[in-house]
Amino acid sequence: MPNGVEGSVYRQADDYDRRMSPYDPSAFPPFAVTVDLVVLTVRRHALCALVVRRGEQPFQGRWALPGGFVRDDEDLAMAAARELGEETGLCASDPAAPALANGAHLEQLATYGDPRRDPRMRVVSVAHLALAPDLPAPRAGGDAHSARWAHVEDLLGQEGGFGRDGEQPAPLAFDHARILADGVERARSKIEYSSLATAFCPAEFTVGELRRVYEAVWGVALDPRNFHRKVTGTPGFLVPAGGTTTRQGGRPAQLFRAGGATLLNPPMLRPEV
Amino acid sequence: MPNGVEGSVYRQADDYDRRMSPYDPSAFPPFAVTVDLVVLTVRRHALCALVVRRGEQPFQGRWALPGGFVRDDEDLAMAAARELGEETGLCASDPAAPALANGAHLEQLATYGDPRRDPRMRVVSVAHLALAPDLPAPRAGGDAHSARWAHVEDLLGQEGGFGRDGEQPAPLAFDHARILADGVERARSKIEYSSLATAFCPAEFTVGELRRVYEAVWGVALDPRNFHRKVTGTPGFLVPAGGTTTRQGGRPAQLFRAGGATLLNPPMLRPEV
DNA sequence: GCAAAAGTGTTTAGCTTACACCCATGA
DNA sequence: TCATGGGTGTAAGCTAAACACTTTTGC
Repeated sequence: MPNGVEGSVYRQADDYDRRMSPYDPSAFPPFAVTVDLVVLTVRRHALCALVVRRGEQPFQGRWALPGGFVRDDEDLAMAAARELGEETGLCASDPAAPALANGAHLEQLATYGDPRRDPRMRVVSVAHLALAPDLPAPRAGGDAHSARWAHVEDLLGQEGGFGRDGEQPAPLAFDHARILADGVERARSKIEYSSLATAFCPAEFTVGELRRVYEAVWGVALDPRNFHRKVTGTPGFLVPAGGTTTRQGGRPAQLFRAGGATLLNPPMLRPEV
Repeated sequence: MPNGVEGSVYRQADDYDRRMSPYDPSAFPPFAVTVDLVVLTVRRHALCALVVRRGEQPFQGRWALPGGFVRDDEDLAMAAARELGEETGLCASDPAAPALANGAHLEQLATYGDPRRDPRMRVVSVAHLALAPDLPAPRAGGDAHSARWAHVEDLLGQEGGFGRDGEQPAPLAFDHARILADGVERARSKIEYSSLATAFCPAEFTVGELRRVYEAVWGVALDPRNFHRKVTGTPGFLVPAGGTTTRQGGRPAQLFRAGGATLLNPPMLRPEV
């Protein structure tokens, strides 16, 4: 194959050669790399995200997504798992695997690197998406700090609902509204074809509880009969846990755990909006 | 809502406060940020990726994905579009939009930041995925440099086919095999539910040519009759371009352009392997 | 008993699949 | 004429949507 010879000069050598110096800080632009977290949960039939209040300029007093710098010796997934543990108490059993304790889920979302996204310096943020069951309160029992679960529709100022509880929410700091919107869209589309919705549920849950997760994330009403047939008819999706519960009222419902199947085929179809 | 008070101390202040200093290089670990490109095309019924030969240590002489440093004043998408233009001559009409000239496609793929992925220093690479029609040759007409289209199955050393043309390919440099595998999987899954496969085709193409793209990307054979009905029956997916061609032999085939519809619903089902 | 939620059965419509068959061109 | 790929028709089987209906609890 005529692909040039060993000693040829590469067009991109200008770029790659800079990588060659063992460590020459003047040879490349200095970046700070952070991880930001979109932590979603379902509380009382509403999709909520974890936000923290900023104590410093810029955007002082505004809500932001939790996050922090990537440390010198850690991988991006490790940094995200560490931040998640610090904020929620969810412990990462294996920082490399997507599964966390409590059946929670953590995955990389996207990276945001606009030169002006942080007015102070060049910051590239690797956003991650975490899905968690309904946790009692942000960092409950630990030291108090200004973190809360906020309704996603309030934070994004869309979908009709804003001004809940009489509070008119200010826009999120930095480009965090965009990041949150991307994370919500990722979650909404991914529960269509995967078993990810179970990450919003406790270890044992009923079919109705799982259906209410879908309804909260998608903001639609689903037919309980067809939903039941769909999820119980997909092999490996749900496995019976043995007991029943009446915590939702009505007739006792079977308890299930998430099965081993992670891909849902054929997918659960999201109704047209 | 009891969300703490204005002057409270935040648990993550330790992380966020460092962002507050206007520019203090000692306050955060120094990173280099690069973009690496997975550029895919379909040539002679095979999925191919663009690779360049490394001229320096480490991995000297090995093939790698094209890429380079993000400059101080450019966005991640701009950097990726610039690198793509330098490598292929595909000009980005709008660096922010995913669509490029020639109907090519560029999107962010994922970010790779293992502390030991580059032995010289801490490099975080924001990988991008580009899909392009069959280009004549890498940077043809420009200055010669060691770049080529390689069969994806050879680069990944899987799927049975290796040793093509008598050449036993060495593994890609760095973690680029992993990045390439992720990009290929993204492309394979995304053409299921989007019109992205048209990015592999020239501006005007026949239904059979589009089908051969699917067959090359998925590595399967599709029923020509059902495929034809599927793509021509989806409103907005294909629009007739007016003429016909016999460049594939046989009966003249209608020419189409990519329609405005970007989402394919219901999706094109990938056959079981 | 009544409300509420869990489940089951049934019908209809749409879609995929598999494959028989015809069409239009180049050699 | 024949090979080649383009394009249409059709019947079987699966799935989802819609909804009537029964079951089992708490109050």
